[in-house]
Formats: sequence, C-alpha cells, structure tokens
Amino acid sequence: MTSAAKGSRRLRQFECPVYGFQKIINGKYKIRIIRDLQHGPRRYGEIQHGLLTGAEGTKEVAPRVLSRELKELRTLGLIDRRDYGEAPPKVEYKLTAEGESLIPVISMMHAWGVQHLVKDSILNKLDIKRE
Amino acid sequence: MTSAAKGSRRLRQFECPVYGFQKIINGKYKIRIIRDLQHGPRRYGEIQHGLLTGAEGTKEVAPRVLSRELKELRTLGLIDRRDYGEAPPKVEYKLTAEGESLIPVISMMHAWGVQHLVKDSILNKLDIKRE
DNA sequence: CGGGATCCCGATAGATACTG
DNA sequence: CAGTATCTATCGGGATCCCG
Repeated sequence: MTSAAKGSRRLRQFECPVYGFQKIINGKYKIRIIRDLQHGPRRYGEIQHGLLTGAEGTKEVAPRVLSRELKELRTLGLIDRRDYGEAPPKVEYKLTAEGESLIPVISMMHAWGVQHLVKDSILNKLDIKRE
Repeated sequence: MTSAAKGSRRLRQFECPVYGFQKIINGKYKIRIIRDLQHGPRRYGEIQHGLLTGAEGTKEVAPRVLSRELKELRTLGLIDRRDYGEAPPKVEYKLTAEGESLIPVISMMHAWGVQHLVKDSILNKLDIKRE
C-alpha cells in the first residue's frame, strides 16, 4: 500500500462521502485548525492563541478541547504531531498529504462564507447601496 | 435591499467565514438535505426516506430531528417551504437562491469525500494494486 | 509549555406515541 | 402525510486545577 493510502486507513470508513465529510470536520475548531496549518507547522500554543471561541468575550480555547480536536485530527490522519522532547516542551503540528488536499475545499468554504456569512462585509454594503 | 440580501439577513451574523460555515452546516443531515434538493423540490416524506442515519442499522431519521433541521435551514434562508394546504397534507421544500449557491461547495466536499472517505471505492482498490 | 483529570452543563439525536 | 409532544441517553464545549 502506498504511504498516502496507509495514512488514510482511518479515513476510509464511510458509506456516504457527504456524511463522512460532515463527520470529519465536526468539532468547533477542526476546519480552522487545518486552515491555520496551511502555511507550515505550528506549535500547540500558536494554534491555541490563533483560535478564538467566536463569542464576544474572545476567550481562548480550553486546553482540553483543543487537545481533543488535535487528537482526532491525528487519528484521522489529517495532521502529524512532532514532539521535540525538550524542556520546556515543544510540540509542532503539521498537515499530512491528506490534510493538505483538504485546503482547496476549505478555501471554497471560506470564499462562500465571505460572500454570505460575514456581517458588514464590503459586498454586503454594496448590496445595500444597490437597492 | 435586494431580495437576495433580504433572504440572507439571518445568515450574515458571523465574524469568521470559516467558523460560520461550520456552524450553518452543523447538524447531522443539513448538508445532505441541501444536496437532495439540488434537482428540484422534494416532499417531506421523500427527504425522510432518502436520508439514512448512516449507521449499520440504516434506520430512517426521527421526524422530530428532520423537522428541526428543516426549520433551521428555513431560518437561515437556505430553503423554502410550501404548504399545499390539502388533505392529506402535502408540503414541498426547495432551495432558495442562497441555498443553491451552496451546491458547488457541497459538490466539492462530495468529490473530496469520494476520493478520501468512502471505503472500497474504485480509487481505493487501484491504490492497493499499485503497491 | 503542552497537555491530562475532573466536573458541569446545554445542545442534540433518537425512540415512541399522538394528531389535524 | 407531515409533523408535534415527551422523555431519555449521549455528546461536545467550557472551566478549573494539576503535572512533568
């Protein structure tokens, strides 16, 4: 089996591709984590500080939650974890080939979101002026 | 305000487009419902019979669950509901313009899923033979 | 610094029964 | 046919404290 296929064993477990997709990105931060890793490896803390809860209080993600999301993404074979084994601890996460292949899809989701979901966007204002 | 903007009021409520996308498709059946409506209106029962729970038992969706998902999609302005007011009841659901604009994104998710998520796909077998 | 352990809570899915 | 009502089990997210 090729290495790509090897890493995707856990991924190939669904009957319906759309339902499967829904399942693997399920979790509040998974898509954003993958997106944050698109330009190279990031450390645990960097990911944490980059992710806000989305609420008004702009709090950071609870470590238990982030840790679980990262573990699930690893189990799915979408990201790799590298522990430098130093003191103080240093751990880096990066996308696998499978994870990288997800970037174009997420980019499309992002583009759609910019057009339809974000409040007070430029497009939104243009639309108002056009009426 | 144009009609498109009018229908999207409830949609434009997020700061982060990716997080927003994750939120609106949250729910076990939302993406599949939208996809099932891509070729025209469908009745409540048709949608229900087309959706399997995904588990081995291939059971149908509980009416309470489907009803809620449909209601949420309506609130988001992604689908429309038409009640024919007859006896026996007849209700049809169809995509709004906003909902239709989601189809290309879902198609991409579907394509990725076929390549990476579905077990025993043709691609999967080719990959095994290649080793 | 990068987590794990524990506790809590609201949300969500499902089963079942019922109705206009 | 197209839902609603009720109840229950489970899950996911968050808070807090702790550790090597």
